[in-house]
Amino acid sequence: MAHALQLFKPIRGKRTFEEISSEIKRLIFDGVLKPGDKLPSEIELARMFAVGRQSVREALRLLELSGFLNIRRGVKGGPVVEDTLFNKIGNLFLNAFKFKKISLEDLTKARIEIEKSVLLYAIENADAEDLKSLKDNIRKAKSTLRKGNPAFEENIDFHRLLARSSKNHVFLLVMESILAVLSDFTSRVNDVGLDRSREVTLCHEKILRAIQAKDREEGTRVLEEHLNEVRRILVED
Amino acid sequence: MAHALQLFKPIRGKRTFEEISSEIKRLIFDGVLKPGDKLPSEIELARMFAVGRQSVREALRLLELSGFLNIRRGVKGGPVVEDTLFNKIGNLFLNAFKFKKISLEDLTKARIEIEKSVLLYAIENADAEDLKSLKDNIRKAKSTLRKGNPAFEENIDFHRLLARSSKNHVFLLVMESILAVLSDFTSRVNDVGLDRSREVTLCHEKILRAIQAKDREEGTRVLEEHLNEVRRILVED
DNA sequence: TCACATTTGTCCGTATGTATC
DNA sequence: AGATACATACGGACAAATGTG
Repeated sequence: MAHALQLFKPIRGKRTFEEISSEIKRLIFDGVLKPGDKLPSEIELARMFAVGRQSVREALRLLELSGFLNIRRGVKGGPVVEDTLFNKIGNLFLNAFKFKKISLEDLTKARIEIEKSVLLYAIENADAEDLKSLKDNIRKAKSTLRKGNPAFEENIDFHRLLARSSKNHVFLLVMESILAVLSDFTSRVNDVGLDRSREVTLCHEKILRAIQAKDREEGTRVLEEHLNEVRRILVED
Repeated sequence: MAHALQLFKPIRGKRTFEEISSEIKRLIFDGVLKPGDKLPSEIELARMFAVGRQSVREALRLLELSGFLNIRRGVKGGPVVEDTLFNKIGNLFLNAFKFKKISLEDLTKARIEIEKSVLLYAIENADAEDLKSLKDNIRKAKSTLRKGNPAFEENIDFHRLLARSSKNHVFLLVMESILAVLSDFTSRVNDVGLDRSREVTLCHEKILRAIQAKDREEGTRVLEEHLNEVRRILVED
């Protein structure tokens, strides 16, 4: 019987701004509005929906935070359809972490398991372009290191590229969320770490070689060792 | 050099409602405000922050959508700190799916890999209470089936309980997101499916037995078979 | 460089809906 | 049933930002 409940109308009537938000979202889902498209100004939207400007603004807030559009101020500004969904999900994930809903222990453990799967998919599906991106990443990291700076951004980006190589958007999304937390970490503890960044980069290089050689065993071994090392570093701080 | 950028102030001055939102969020992170606590009314908040009510309202919109509080209307109503983070992340994940950012193919493939890890952790960490919940779930599903109804809700809930048994909140969160999509699916195609729900319930029973016996091989085998079956069913529709 | 137009950002006053006592 | 306290919503006004000529 429970599943039949879905047939009835929602008991609690939606608020005005929620209806406006849903309506605009529907247009985006249906492809009527596409990334890059500019929406009418708040005043015009209010006229079109026959509501006050406040309701329109609150609807836009929801869509903005959900990752469907950006809002620019000034002339030629206004709401623009823009896809930042993965980014926003990463933000919420980071919130959950800060809210103590997720421990560093849980994060790193789950990461090891998930990233092993990602690696296997990457070995299977990475194309020439992916390999080039990964190689470029390592080259840039080494260049940064030679200048005497830790290559934190490049190190994090390596895992993003790895997820992209898996050709699976769920993996990419989960990885994006995990990296949002790690970025937050490294952005705060940014002294010391040159040596560690160097070690990390070397590990990444080994992983890349395993992908090129399609060596699952070696790849998994190095990755697991690498992530356990990262885990130890993080827990120390 | 890139990492040093984080030291500077944000270039773009935050908007008023964003600052208010951050401030309240900070109080929640720091534990000053806890779930169940009631915040002052909009009017009072506006007075306290020395801003207009509209700014407060938009700040509350952000916090509401982010899963930090609920807002109740009427006397004795107002903003109440309430943790619905996982729920909201699931919603955004569902959005990403509807927005065609994620294919059913990607979802089911990733799910198989992730849930295999979840199962191994569950076998390791499930306590007596978890086993009881899982058993109850299957009993309830069977009861529903005997009444001639498909046990969709119970079937989905089984996987939630499985993730809970893993004792890892990241797994739980990822599972919650995946199930949000599946719930949306089954809520729309709710005719036919009694036989399938019966098969699914039997599979769940086998998985539970494998957990009780701590049999990793058998558990992984049944789970993989089960999820592949689910995948076939979903892709058919 | 400067003035102008457009659009978001913000505040205020007021009215209505809604839930609790 | 009526009073109360709150969110919800409308309209008008001005400030701030920003692209354009």
